[in-house]
Amino acid sequence: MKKVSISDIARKAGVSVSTVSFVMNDKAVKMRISREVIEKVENVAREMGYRPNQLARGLRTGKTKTIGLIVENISNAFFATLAKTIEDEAKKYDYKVVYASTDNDDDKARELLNMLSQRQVDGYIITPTLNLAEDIRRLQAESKPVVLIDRYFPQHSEIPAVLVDNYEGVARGTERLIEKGYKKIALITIETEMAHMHDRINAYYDVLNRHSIPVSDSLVKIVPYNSSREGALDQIVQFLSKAGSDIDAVFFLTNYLGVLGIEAIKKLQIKVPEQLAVLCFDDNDIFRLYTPTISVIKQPIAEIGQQAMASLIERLKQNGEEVAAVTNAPVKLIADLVARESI
Amino acid sequence: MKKVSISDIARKAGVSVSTVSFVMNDKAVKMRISREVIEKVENVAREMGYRPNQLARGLRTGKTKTIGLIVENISNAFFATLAKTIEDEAKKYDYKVVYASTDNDDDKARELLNMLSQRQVDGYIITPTLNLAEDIRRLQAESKPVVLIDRYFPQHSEIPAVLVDNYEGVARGTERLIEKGYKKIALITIETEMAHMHDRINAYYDVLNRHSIPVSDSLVKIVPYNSSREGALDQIVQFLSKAGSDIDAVFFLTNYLGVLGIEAIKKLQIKVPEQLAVLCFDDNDIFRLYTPTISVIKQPIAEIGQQAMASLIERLKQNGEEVAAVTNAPVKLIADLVARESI
DNA sequence: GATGCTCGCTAAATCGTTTTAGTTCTTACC
DNA sequence: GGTAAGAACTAAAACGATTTAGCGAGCATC
Repeated sequence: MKKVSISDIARKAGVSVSTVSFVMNDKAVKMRISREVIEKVENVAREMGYRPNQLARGLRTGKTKTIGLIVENISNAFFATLAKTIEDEAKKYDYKVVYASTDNDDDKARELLNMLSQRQVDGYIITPTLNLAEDIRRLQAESKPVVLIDRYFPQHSEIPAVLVDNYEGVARGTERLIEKGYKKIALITIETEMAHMHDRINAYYDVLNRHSIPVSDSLVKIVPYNSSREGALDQIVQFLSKAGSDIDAVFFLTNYLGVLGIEAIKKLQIKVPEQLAVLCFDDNDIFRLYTPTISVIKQPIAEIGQQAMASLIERLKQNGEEVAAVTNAPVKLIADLVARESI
Repeated sequence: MKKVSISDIARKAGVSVSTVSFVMNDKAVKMRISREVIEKVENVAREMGYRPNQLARGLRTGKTKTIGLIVENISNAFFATLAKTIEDEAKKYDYKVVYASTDNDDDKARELLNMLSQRQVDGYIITPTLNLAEDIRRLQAESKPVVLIDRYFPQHSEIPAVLVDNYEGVARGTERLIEKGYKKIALITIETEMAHMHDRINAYYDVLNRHSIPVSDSLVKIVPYNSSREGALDQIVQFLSKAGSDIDAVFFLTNYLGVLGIEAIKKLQIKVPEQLAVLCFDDNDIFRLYTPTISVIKQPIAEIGQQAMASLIERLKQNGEEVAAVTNAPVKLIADLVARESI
């Protein structure tokens, strides 16, 4: 059984292909197709189960009603939730989303961009990798709208972005730890040159400085990006056990690190918060359920997804009208501190 | 800046469109295009950054090198991991994947099937909803390969499936609980008529019967599907607190329920495993990290993804060769019991 | 010097739509 | 009775590729 095409419908209904097209696209009235013909065509189409071929349609119109979503890793809770929100939002605007994971690799990201471009997606929502700015500029040059999420390029303000206010979030977290009396606050972060992580790290340093609390490199653990799960876990275990009572609090800068951190703390049987207070950037089911419950800086994931989508739709509407390389400050949403038992 | 098309390349290189096409598809030698022309075309294509339009290509060839993946909810850890595996596997075979969530709703699933069909995906990997068999048969009738994952239709053996051996998994879990001396084993499951869940439930009943342990409806809690997260949590809290010492073990039949279960247990301050042993079908980061660690029946997610993909690729190769409605018993993979502190 | 081969390439059809520019009837109007 | 103005459709080009059939030039063969 082959698929039925518009000409099958036309033949069966005894009208031209154009007429069928008009009827299927609600242009029948505008094109003054008679009531009877409209009904005839609609019936035939229904009976034969006609579904327009979107490839042909996309080829002709240049619009696929599809947006490309590029995340770091779809199996990570943060991105999976974000992806679901964006999928749901897209549906509201009658768009489909195609998504893919970069694993934070520039080359893989470029490949994905190519793939999506070849598939003629109408717009992009991207969690960029470090050196992706040039490739993204190229998309914009083809007047394809792009909105970054979660990360951004401070030196490329012509690429709009929606993300959490990383600086503010970590600043609040650090302030709170200090308020609670912790003075020897360790920081565990992932190695990266991306701005959003620098914002987080800078906030930590700035707040400590503001409170005249000495900072030392020995308080900061940077886990290399290419570490395996086990390798990273090991390093955190090493760091925490070596630090011992030199630290009284630890701030994990990502969800992923926080989960490993919990595992390390469990392994070392460190008492939280008596021996060590724990705070993590970004929430996770585990943090709510662990004993003790872990305090977090909670990103407004749904809001990020919604705003990114709204922003993209806005740009899609202007549809290539060469919206003169506008400068858009990144949209920064506030992350709340959710205080639980760990601090 | 518009996209460059094959005719742009042809014009600039001073050859015909056909020649460019042959060169781009490595058919140049077969078509006896000269070395110089090949190089000329390749250079021009590279300089102009030519990327073939996949819509046009797909329209002409009928192949999009894309597979559709339909899961219940991409933000669920199980499906997110499965999706990532399938994405990675697909890349090995040079296929792209488009995915979408049904939220376990038949109508939504049908819509997605339509959408993917209109986009001419070459094949499907589907986590089906209850009444989707007919719609899937229709895809098969169009000779589009389909492989089910995680769930199956026992009465439709012509639809291949790859899933865990649910019966065996729950049977092993129940056996182990009995071995350990638990006699009043509660079951918490989600309301559904789907076979894979019945397999799980039947295993529980069968094993208890085999051991002549009385079963009672009061030991089984069925959470209605449309329950909100909070509603479901409430029901589990109610059930556990009402059951009290009438039960000495509880078996959660899904990952999602297990997480809620942990939350309920924490709330009720039930001592695990002293007051209550806990076992859950399907693993989750939380179960490894919770105190005490929670025992699980661990599904081989990567293997499910790999086998499903391999099976689909096999069928894609036969490419419409009307592989006479073969009967395929579902592939059932063994789930291991991971014993942790909770039993 | 006609025939046939091989070589190296191109013309044109095709996939399934959308959309512009007509075409063919009626009816209206002076 | 001739023209203009709708009404109700249709023909054909276009989108960007792939693919089949074929064309002209050069050479070998008899």
